[in-house]
Amino acid sequence: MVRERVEEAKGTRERILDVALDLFVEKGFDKTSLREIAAQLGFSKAALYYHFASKDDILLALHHRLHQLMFVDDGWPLGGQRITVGLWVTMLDGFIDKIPANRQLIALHERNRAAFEALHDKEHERVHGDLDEQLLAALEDPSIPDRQRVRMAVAFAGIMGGLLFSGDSLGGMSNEEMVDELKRAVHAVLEV
Amino acid sequence: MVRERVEEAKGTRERILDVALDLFVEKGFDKTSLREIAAQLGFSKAALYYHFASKDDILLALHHRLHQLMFVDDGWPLGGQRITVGLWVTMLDGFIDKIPANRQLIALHERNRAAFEALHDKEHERVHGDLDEQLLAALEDPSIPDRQRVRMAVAFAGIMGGLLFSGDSLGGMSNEEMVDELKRAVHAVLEV
DNA sequence: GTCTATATTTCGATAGAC
DNA sequence: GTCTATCGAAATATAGAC
Repeated sequence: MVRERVEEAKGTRERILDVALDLFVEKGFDKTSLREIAAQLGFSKAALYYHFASKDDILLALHHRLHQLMFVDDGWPLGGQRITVGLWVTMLDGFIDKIPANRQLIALHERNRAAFEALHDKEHERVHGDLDEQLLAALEDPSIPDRQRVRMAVAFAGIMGGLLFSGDSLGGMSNEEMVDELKRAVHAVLEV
Repeated sequence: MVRERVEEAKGTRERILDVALDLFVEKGFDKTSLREIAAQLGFSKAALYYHFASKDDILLALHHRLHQLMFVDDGWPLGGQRITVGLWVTMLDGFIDKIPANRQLIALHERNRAAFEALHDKEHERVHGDLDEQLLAALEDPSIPDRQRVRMAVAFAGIMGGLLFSGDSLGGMSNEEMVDELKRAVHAVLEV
């Protein structure tokens, strides 16, 4: 049936993305070759081009995963709504809940910022709003005092980047404790 | 005189590093070619090899700059001293003071984490202790409660990463205000 | 959908003159 | 210290068979 073929293709596509995600995090986007991705999947490099038009396209798809993670549900991207500190906290709390299941994706972004931005420059018509770009736009709202905007930036960067450190050294903590403490930290920064 | 030749060489070396720093931040380490660096300096690619043994060597020198920035003065790297939250705050406060004059260097690290780590893997004998590695070691001290270590990680990541956002959108703030507010945020996270 | 083989390009690095 | 010229390696991407 057509249905089966479609799902099989989709499955392979997702498998490629999973492998690419692991390698991009471990070695970095630029130092990971398509040959390596293909080898780990058990087929040849050329086969990747049946599923993705280019290497950038693979990163773009992973970008999309992260984008979905941040901007779906949770009331984002705030269709026209003006940002407030309260909304910011709500958004970050929602995001923190998703962290344990999506560490790799966040690590990808943290460790390959330059590659993501180059992608954005090149394919600006497809990447309509980069992650950082949308958050920056929210932080540019002049109706919020500068000092509060600094706090909002620190809070966001703290949970994104703090994860890289905590991943290895805090294995003793459960996900629930981690999530809970990240929220407390965010609330402390934003004085809620 | 020999003195003059030496200083001239040193000056060129530093100029190369300055240009490389700008390009590595803007385009990313991997997507910046030696040809571009040389072109911007007004001489040929091969000339770079008189001053640096390899492209990695240039990044290594910039790594050294960052290393100096973080671990000189300020009582680091804590020769054997056990880390405490109080010491952590002191260290971060000292670091925050240096931020305005060294934004590019921090941005380099934030935007090219993967490249830095690859460097570390390859030249482990020369990069005796990577930035993140030393900080991670401090955060692994089991005598500090897990929750407090999360806070310490968030505080550090917050000031490193928050800078990337604040750079563009908070041009209205003076460096003094920025430094002051970053310190307040750090203190809030660490409940000092 | 996956393969082999190859085209094309770009880059890091070296050799040797000046 | 800087140049021109070139090497060699690796990577992305394509062509065409199966």
